[in-house]
Amino acid sequence: MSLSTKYNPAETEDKWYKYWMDQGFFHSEPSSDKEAFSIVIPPPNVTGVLHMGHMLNNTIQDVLIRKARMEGKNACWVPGTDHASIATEARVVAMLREKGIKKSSLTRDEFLKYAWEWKEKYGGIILEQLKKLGASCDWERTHFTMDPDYYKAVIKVFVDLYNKGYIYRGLRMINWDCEAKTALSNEEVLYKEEGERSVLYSVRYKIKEKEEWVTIATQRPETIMGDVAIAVNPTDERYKHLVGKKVLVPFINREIPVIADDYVDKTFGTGCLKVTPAHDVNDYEIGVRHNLPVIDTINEDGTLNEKCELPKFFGKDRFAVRKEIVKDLREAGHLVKEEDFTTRIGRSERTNSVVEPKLSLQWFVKMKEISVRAKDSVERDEIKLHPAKFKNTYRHWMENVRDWCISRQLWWGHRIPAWYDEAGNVVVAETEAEALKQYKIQHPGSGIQKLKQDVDVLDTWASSWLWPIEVFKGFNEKYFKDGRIDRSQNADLKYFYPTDVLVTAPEILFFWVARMIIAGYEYMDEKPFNDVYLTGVVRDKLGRKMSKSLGNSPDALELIGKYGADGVRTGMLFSSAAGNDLLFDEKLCEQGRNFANKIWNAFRLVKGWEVAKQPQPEENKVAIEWFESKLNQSIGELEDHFTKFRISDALHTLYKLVWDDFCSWYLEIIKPEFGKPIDDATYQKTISFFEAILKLLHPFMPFLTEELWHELIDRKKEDCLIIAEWLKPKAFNEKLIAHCETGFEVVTQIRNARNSKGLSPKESLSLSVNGVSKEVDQFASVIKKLANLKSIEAVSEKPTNATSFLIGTREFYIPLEGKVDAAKEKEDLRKELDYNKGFLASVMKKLSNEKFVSGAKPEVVEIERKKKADAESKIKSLEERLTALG
RNA sequence: GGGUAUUUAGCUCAGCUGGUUUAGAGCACUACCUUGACAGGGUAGGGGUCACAGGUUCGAAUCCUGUAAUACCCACCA
Repeated sequence: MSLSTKYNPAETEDKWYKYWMDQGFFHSEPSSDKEAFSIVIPPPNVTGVLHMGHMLNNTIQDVLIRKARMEGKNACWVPGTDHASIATEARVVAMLREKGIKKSSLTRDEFLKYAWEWKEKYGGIILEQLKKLGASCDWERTHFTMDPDYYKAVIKVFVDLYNKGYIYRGLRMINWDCEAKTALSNEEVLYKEEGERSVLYSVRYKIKEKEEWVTIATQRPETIMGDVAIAVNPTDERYKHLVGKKVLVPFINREIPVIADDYVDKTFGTGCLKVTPAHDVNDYEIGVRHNLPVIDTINEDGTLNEKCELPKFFGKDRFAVRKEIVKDLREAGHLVKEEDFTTRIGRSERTNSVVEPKLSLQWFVKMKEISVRAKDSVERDEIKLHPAKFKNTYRHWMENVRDWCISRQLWWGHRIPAWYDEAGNVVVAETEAEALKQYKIQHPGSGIQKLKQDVDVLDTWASSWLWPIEVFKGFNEKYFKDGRIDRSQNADLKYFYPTDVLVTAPEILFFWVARMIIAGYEYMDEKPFNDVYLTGVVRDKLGRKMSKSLGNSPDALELIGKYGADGVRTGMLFSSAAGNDLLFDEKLCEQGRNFANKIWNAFRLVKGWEVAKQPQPEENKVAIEWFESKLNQSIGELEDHFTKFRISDALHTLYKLVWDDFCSWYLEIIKPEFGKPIDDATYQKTISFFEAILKLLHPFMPFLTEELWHELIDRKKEDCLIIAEWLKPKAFNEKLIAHCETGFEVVTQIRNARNSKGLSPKESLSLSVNGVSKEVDQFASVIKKLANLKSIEAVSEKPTNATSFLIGTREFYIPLEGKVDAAKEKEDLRKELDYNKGFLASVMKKLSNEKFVSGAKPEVVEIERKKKADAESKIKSLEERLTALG
């Protein structure tokens, strides 16, 4: 057969993916005879496209799921997508804007119709891209967080938490766009990096009780009519005497107290802060701490209202008022100082107007009580984080957990199931009819027939935190009763929950992972997963985060086209220890592709041999015995890496096994002379080694390995590698491996000698050893073949006219009549001598230290003594050889 | 500002409970080789006072303290 010298991924990838799908290898149903192994995918944004982060993340999941499948487990990887309210809504809004349609000109229903159209059009793209990567997801179980059932589940949970008393309404500062008259999410507020120029005004307020003034600094003098206190730092000696006194607000002369609060920075401005809870987030929090009233002086459109008490400002824009009031303050002698100042001002992404902090009623989840078990389970390692360093981060967050604001001022998402009457009385219920029913019970005789539903939607995480439960339909009314899920009737949940591993990015440890754990304990009475593998962030090679605006994110599908899915997968895993950022460089993919090609060519070599019934050469027997041991040693290492989720290390182990041990040593030993056949016994063994390697590599490189699995020997097509049996580590001969390594070292030294003497590998040499060496004896045939030797003989006399090397304490000589450069030889020997003398000195330093000899463990001292003896004997031998050279 | 990490070869990183030759790998680099699997290859080689300063110890890349840089998360300056 004639095979290309290069592996061509394009020919195999689609073919095998389709075949695996057709055979239903990815699908799994609960079964009684198999152990379950399940993973739920971190659902990517429904309208997203595959980026490098997804590639890394999903490759790791696929490696884990494929290995489990081969281990005979019932492997279930549930895929799906997230509605991602903010991101998706922003994209739909942008799309409409391009068409010249403003969101504000649409009704909610009209907007949602566009959004759903958008979702239908782009929603499946990312999942199709995952298939190109080789992801072996159970596609029959694909979910979307706004599927009808999922939607219902989210609503049910809201109602349930409300009824349990975990959900409440509270005031919160939101970002308000006065021009668009709409709330903005944090993501829609932009800050100029260099800040904006502004003026810091120092304004004095009169103390009521005496003829003394207190001066505060503010950027927003137009808000002073909303002041409810003056705050100073409790440790500030300058103002201690004023705490508890009353101060008069300029112009309106309202009395406000002077209070002490740690928040105040003594060194900023005058050290006095005016407290305006309605118009500043921090002031609001101070207000809460000190039980201060809230005076909201600004309307939705940014004009001042009657609460500011000064009729000349009613209905005037806040910036116009600022100008006027500065003038008034100056004239009245209140303005002490004006200075230029650079500050961060938030502007609306939509209108570029200055964002106004505005208090509004939002929905919150009380976190303290509901998160206790989630905190403890990670603390006690019931859920293990990999790498474990994230435990600290997790603990810190859970101990300082804040209540979770779950309402968002958007339309795309799960609409909050709260219903209001005209007076603002609220009922929470799954449906309007149910809400009305409850309302009538709570307000008998009101006669009201129509309630208005809350306009906001829920935070995206308030739906995705149910993901590991709801992908198995846990919140269906059949199982979800009285605030708990009874899984005894739900076969999927009973079998697949808790899932085995969650693979995700550390930046969403709190947003998502922690909350899934909370939901798991609250609704399933059990953790949602056993292990959490936190990947790193994929960055470019300069260490910058990959982003669209920087344009430094390579096109994932292009990469797959260029290097093959297997090449990209292994390339990414080569340098991605858990929790470490991955500095992505296309070179990694190149390395992955080269690896695939190396395996392909090893296959070409083996496949090209003619096989004959003939005696098995001695070196082949040795090679087989050695590789068998090496293989089993590697399987053991591999297993160890997997149990510790060191996926990158696992790949390195295989890379070495294949490239160095199998290709560079094993195949080179058994390779028959050109044109000659290989003996049957060796060939059969080689095929079985190759099969073992393909199995071990399959989770990492599914396409190439499946292809070769079928090419290597004739087998039925349905007899696929993807479902072949995984290898268990077996005992191996450690001594043999060590001895063989010594043999390889002899080969290396001979090659080295050839290199430095300029001898062709084709020129046959002789080797002399002083004394008998078991290792050399055992591997004589191997050494002869690999180093191209005529003979190996034991001698007692040191040969002259020879170059020499030392392995352990044994001397080797290669007689080279007339080719020895004595000066060069001496120089080399001297270098080695220096090294060994230095080494001996370092050992002696330890051994001559009495405290070491008496203090260290006996084994350690023994090792040092052995080192000393070895070094001494080496030095002796080197010196002798130097003398011999004259 | 609070928290959590990181700092080892030109680059990316291993080095797990302190001792296992005077610190390893991959990539990059250098020299040589190459018509019989693979130049996307082979053989060999050079390259590091383990960020800095102290301390603990018979012994520190490894443990402790401090300093300096960097990254991420949280909170954000009137």
